[in-house]
Amino acid sequence: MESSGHVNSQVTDTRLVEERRGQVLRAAVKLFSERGYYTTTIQQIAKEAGVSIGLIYQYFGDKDDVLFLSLKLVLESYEKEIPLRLEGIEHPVERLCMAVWAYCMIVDRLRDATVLAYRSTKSLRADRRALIKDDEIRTNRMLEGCLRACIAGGYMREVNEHMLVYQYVMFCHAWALKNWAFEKKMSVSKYVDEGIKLLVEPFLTAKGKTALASVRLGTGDFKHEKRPARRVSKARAKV
Amino acid sequence: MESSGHVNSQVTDTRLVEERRGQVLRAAVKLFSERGYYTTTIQQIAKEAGVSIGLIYQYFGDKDDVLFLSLKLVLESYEKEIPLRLEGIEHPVERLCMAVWAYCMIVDRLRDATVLAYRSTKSLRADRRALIKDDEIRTNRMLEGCLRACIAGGYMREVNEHMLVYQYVMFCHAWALKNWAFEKKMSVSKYVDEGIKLLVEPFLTAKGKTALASVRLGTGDFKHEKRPARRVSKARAKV
Amino acid sequence: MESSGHVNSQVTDTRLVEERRGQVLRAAVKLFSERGYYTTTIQQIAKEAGVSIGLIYQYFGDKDDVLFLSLKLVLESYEKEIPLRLEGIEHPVERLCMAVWAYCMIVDRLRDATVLAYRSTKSLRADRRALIKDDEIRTNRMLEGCLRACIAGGYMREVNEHMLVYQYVMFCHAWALKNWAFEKKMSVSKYVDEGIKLLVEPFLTAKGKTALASVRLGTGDFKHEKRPARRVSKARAKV
Amino acid sequence: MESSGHVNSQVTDTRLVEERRGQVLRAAVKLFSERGYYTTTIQQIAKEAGVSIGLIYQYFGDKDDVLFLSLKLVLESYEKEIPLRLEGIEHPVERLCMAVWAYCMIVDRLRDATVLAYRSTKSLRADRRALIKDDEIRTNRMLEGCLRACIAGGYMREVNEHMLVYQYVMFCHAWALKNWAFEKKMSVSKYVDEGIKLLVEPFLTAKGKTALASVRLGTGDFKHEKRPARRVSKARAKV
DNA sequence: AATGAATGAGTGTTCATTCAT
DNA sequence: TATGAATGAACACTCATTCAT
Repeated sequence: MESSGHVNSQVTDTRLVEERRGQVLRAAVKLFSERGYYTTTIQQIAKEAGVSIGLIYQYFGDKDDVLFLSLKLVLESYEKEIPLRLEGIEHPVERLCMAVWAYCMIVDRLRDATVLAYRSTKSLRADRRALIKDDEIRTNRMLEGCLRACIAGGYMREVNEHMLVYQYVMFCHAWALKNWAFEKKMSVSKYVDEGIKLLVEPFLTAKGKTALASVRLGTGDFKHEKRPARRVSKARAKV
Repeated sequence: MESSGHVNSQVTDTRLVEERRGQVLRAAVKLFSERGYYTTTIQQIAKEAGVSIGLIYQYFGDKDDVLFLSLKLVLESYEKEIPLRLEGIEHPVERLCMAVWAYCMIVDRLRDATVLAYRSTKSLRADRRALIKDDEIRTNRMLEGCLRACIAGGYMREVNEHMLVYQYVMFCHAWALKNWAFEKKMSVSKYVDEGIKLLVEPFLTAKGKTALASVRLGTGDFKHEKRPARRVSKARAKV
Repeated sequence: MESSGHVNSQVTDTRLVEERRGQVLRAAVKLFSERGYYTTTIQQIAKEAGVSIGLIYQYFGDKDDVLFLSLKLVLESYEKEIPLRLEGIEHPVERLCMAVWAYCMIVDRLRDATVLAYRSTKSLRADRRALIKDDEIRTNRMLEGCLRACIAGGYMREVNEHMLVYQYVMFCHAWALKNWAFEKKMSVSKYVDEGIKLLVEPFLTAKGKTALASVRLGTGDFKHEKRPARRVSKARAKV
Repeated sequence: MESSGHVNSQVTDTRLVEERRGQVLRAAVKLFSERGYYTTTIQQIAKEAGVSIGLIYQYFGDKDDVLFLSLKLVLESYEKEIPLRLEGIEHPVERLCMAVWAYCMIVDRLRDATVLAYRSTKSLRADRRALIKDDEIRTNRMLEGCLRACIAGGYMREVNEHMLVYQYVMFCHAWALKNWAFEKKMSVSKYVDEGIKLLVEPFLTAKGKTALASVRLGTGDFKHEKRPARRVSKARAKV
């Protein structure tokens, strides 16, 4: 069953397709993010990418394709990078916090692109819009997994998981969407810290709170992107 | 100092300007919401509004003006309608809940328009984008006032008010932005109920919780838009 | 049952539509005839017609529409003008000869346009190609009627009417299609004269030949477009 | 004096040029015939021919060259194949009929290509258009030779040979040009039979008619392409 | 005040042609 | 000799905006 999300290329060499598409998409994400989809022209993308107009049409069917793959690129960043950050972390509370933290970090890096997703997803053809949503849903499921593990492990009381996950998502996206309201008041790290106080802590059990305390003590408030948090040792966590 | 948000009209009769602009803006909000700003043409707006193309240019300077006033119309709906719903309600907890409830109701009614605001605010000229933000900020301040009253009244513990308000805002907007994720699972009322459990209840003091209980008992879970919640009487609230 | 040949116009004023379309089509027929459909640009047509590019798109849906109506204009010239020339002529043989003569005259006047029809009909969308064929068929039927009257009146022996009509049609079109082969050797009148000797005369009965003789004596060999042939009187014709 | 009809090739090996050009031209004639010159791309021709785009430009100067040689291929089919069919036939009447029959057969086989010639000859550069006409003229001269032989042999009365030849040509081409009008009513063979009744028979002398009768009796109405007509023997013909 | 026909700059897209490999 | 990725001029078409009525 062929998904309608497939984008055809005139060129067959897979290596080259990968490379050229990347080159064009980097330019497209940049320009779409800065100026929006409709006010960015193919000419501008070609110039920014350092290729000819014709080349773009060898690797993408039309402008809609470029938008679709641009958005996919952004959404897949979330989907791929969050799990990377969770690798090796085992304590459910730490995993949940790290997931939120990682999500916010990526949103911070792709701030304009995140806004772009909100601005332009509706500009896609319906079938593709659905595929972009699927990407989002997959990322959300990851968060939901973290949340459930907390509840299952007795670190968090029963809550409406679906709703709370969406609060996490909106919280992360808000860093980009409402950045004008936050950027002068706090750093991303502070933002995440405060978010966890509002959206995680209140639902933790006593056991969960202890765990969270370790996380925070051990990590210096999630502050350093480059030196990610040392893990809460299993032993400690279980105490 | 002339505010840059001013939109000029060729026509001087204030009454007429009011009327004609309303006529055009209703059409514009409808079409922009359905199809987006760039894919809606002035020709389509004229047709939908039942006026000529030329007339639009008598009452608006350009297409950007139409978008600006359309978004203002939407943002002002929030700003105006929420206070209306709060009239006569005095208990801080009830006021906070009602504010969230009212916000969600308006978002529900203007679902596409709310999405439009996210899609198209960036399409505005920078000075106008700022004015739209001011509208949003004013609405947010209203929520902040409700929140502060709860804390001041001892119904809620100290929290990062600014952050929590934004969580409320994102929660309300999410009903529109992520409607595809909610509409099959619950009604607006249920959505608000669950939201209050996650974003209000956890921060309430014992006193606050008692108040909330009255609210919910008295209102049938905020379920009926047409017959809005009977107010928690001062007497009761104080118990 | 709406025919698919309908061409929409943004403009509703019938008078104006008639006028503007005529203006554009005259330019289009000229340019298409000279340079062909694909090598004529909308810009060139606009310039030639003395209108803007945008105007063309107010009165025609797309370039295909312009071609369709151009060809229709040409085909309808045949259909309308031949009957005009036959008005008042009653003798079957004279009517047949006059029809061929008239057809050739129109082809002569619309020489390039006739060639255009052969070059470009296939460039039309299939449904419209069929409508153009219908126009041709209607013209052919007129000739067939003339031919049948000759046979019915005993002026011509039995022949395969359908085939002979197509010979007449090809003969008339050939004046345009193979003009390079004829133009230096003879005038249209001479061409028609010779054609009648080859395609009409051989099939005439004795009675028919007598009639033809009168026609030719009376008309000076169909030579003068401006002073069309005096009619063979009924009396004479019957002799 | 270099004829302007020459098409340059980057490749010198004559054998190879012959072969590669044939390969490309077969594809080109097919595609041009089906879709027309302007709507067929070099890319499509390359794909259809199973060669690379670059290769086409090694053997042809530009797209016009491909069209020119495609049309030449078609026109030369007429010029070469008709004489082949006439080989060994000596009786003038039979030769004339066979020429028309052969011409129609080739047109039938190259139906779309014949239409292509009418559509696209004008798309050629003027000098080349003239060369294509020369090909047509040469074919016509062949028919004219057959016709003259009939007259010289006393089988046909004096007629305007030039005009009648063009009627023959148009008749043969019409099988392609107006195929939509004939294909449901008759076979090619029937078409030729009827054509001869209209365009040959009427001009035959008594002697000529006798000859024609033999032809027809001897051949089964020209019906079978595979078993071409047995020749009218000289002896018989002279009777 | 209201109309809507007219304008033309600007955009997405195509495709003949080139050229490095 | 053969390839096919790359190029960019050129075209059909759109739509915000103007202006004569």
